[in-house]
Amino acid sequence: MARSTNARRPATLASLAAELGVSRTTVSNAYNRPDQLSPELRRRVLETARRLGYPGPDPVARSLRTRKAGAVGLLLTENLSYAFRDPAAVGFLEGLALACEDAGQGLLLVPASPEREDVAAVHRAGVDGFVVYSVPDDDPHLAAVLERPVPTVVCDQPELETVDRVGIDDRSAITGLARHLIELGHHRIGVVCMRLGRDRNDDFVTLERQRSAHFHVQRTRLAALADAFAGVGVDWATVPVVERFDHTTASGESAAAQVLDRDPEITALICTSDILALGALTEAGRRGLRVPQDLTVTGFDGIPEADRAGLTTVRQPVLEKGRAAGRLLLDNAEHGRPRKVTLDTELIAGRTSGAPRAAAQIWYGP
Amino acid sequence: MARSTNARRPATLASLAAELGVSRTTVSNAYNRPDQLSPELRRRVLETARRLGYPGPDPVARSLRTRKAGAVGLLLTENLSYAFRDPAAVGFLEGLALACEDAGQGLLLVPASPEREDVAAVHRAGVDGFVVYSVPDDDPHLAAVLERPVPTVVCDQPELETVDRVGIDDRSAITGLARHLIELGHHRIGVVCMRLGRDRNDDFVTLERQRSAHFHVQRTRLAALADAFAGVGVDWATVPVVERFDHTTASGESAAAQVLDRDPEITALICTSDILALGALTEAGRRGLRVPQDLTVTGFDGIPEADRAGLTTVRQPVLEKGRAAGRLLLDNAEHGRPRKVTLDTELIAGRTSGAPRAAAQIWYGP
DNA sequence: TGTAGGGACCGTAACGTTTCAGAACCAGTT
DNA sequence: AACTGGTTCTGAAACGTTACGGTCCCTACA
Repeated sequence: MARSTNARRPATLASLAAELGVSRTTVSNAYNRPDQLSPELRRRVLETARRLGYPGPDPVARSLRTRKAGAVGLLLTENLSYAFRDPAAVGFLEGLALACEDAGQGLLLVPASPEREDVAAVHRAGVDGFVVYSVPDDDPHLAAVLERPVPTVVCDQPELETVDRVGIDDRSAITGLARHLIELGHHRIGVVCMRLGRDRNDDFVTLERQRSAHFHVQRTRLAALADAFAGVGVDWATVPVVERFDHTTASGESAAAQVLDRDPEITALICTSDILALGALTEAGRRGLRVPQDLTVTGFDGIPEADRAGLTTVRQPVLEKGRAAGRLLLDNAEHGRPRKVTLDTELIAGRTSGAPRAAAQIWYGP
Repeated sequence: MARSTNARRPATLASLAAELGVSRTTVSNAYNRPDQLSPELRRRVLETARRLGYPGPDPVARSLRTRKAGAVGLLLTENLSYAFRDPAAVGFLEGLALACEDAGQGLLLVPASPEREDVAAVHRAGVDGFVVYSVPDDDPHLAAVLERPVPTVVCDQPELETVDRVGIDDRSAITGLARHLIELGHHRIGVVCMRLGRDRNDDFVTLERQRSAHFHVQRTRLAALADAFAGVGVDWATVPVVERFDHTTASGESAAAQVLDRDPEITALICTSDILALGALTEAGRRGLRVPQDLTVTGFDGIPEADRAGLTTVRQPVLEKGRAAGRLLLDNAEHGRPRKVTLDTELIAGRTSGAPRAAAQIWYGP
């Protein structure tokens, strides 16, 4: 008797059942399987619930019992703001969120801060699976995810043995771009790339660092560029490659400046993202360089801003990438373990690429 | 004996303890309170865990016991894509995500699809609190959130009795904008606003619909505009107000066209968001209207694109709004129930507002 | 009148963890 | 020899739910 009145503790399924004089199962059924009990009793259960302030079955307890969390975890790159500032990342997020919504699943952004090596957040995440987007391959959070016994899809990541993967063919995509520039006659080039590891190196990149880059996408693109230009006789070791930790247009500006200071004779500046390329365009303008007459600038991603600027770039279907990742994860099909989805890319020859200026072309002489 | 070998069931804290011949508590402590057991035993526990493939304490079971989910739920407007296409919404999201990350909390996007009246998703969300961003005040999802016994913060929402609120002073913000236009001499105006309810009405808006709009922000802004212009003798009933369900620049274009078709004599077009205003600028250009000589166009939000376009608008600190919402929710302070945070806004007088063309000004004649 | 069938409800056993109050032990102090 | 204080570990009780395999009773049909 002290029980019912004294009950300042929040109502529970059991207390409701006790109050009603029915079993817990019946109360549970009132919420989850209305067809399992008479409408009249159900009405009484729901009404009593309202009266006692019972808010319905506890989601966590339900998850424990059913072994379903109803959510997908998203682990993304170290800097959270990056993800929301880069239109390509936002597009990915949108696609993933749409796929989750279609499946009625939540999307949990896992707080994987870079400073705090807080792998615990990965352990704490109550999710049925993970999507890992563009993290360095030596990230401890990634390792923690792989230890969790849930399905995982990685994006823009090297192939892992145990998990599904979605991405593009970075090598062929950027090779197409390189070929475009080579056909235009460029052979003296510079490169601006995103960060290659978890350490900050806002400077030139050694060949060794290029080779051992921990961001798969950047590593692949640089290697493919090196191969492509080596194929036409360019000594890659002489090509200035500059790295930027922060992924902003300001970084693109300063990186372009650094490359142009090192070698003012370059005729083309290849950037591994549109954001960086847009910054490079600004820097070119600041120096009075006409694009593309004096300098060709290219990007990568195909974000709307790039389109508006007429940037020569490689378009990748970012939204589709997110959606594919979500679908892959949520597809209950008995999948023959590691599935791969590779999406198509498209070379966009914009207004920022053209033949190199005459002086440089002479090199190829008559 | 059949037990240990036959155990194809995944390892659990209990099975680990049994294997080691220690209590569950000790295994638990090995993970959560390393100081509570000898280093040697801890090492043995962890090693055995690895050997048995025990992935560490189950997050859901832990949540059930500790009554902490370690995540915040975000309920946002009906169309998910909207949230990722509108820079203002993305900014909010970024701020919120940052606040969550600071607190080591996850951020769960609740799949509240508009079609499916799937309130169940709200019930299923294992979170310690909710942030509700810009949903109509009659949204069933909002009602479901309010029934959950967890703290909640609403954004851009009318004040609710039981929950915290963060937002701006929409009335005074847009009144400042109206005053700016009035001072310039505008009295014949048109308005383009975002959707006012859950139903689609891509058309003119009756006074009644304006009054009963379910989106608090839009309702407030329209009412404030009406008051401001009524104050200088404008009969608000004659002011064309056009609504658009989709929040895109294309909507802005067509809405502007609709207003200008109805009344080509207007000298100013007030849009309740920058996205709509940017579309309106496009439409104005298409009609050969010079801005601001022939037509003044204003927006709201202060997104980067608006800045680039020199749009006259009201800047609101979207990132701060998200961050404030997160902080409010995660602040464990014993808060005297409903707390309010109202952020400052700033009128940005850009290049898209100016004095009305001569013909219209005559109305004020000497 | 016996019985098959089905609707309505129930009891018990998990689900895997953390928490709390102690027990056991050991070394050092009085 | 009794006490103190600390470290290390334990046992049992939650946390709130759903799954499983029933039981019971009522109706309809042969």
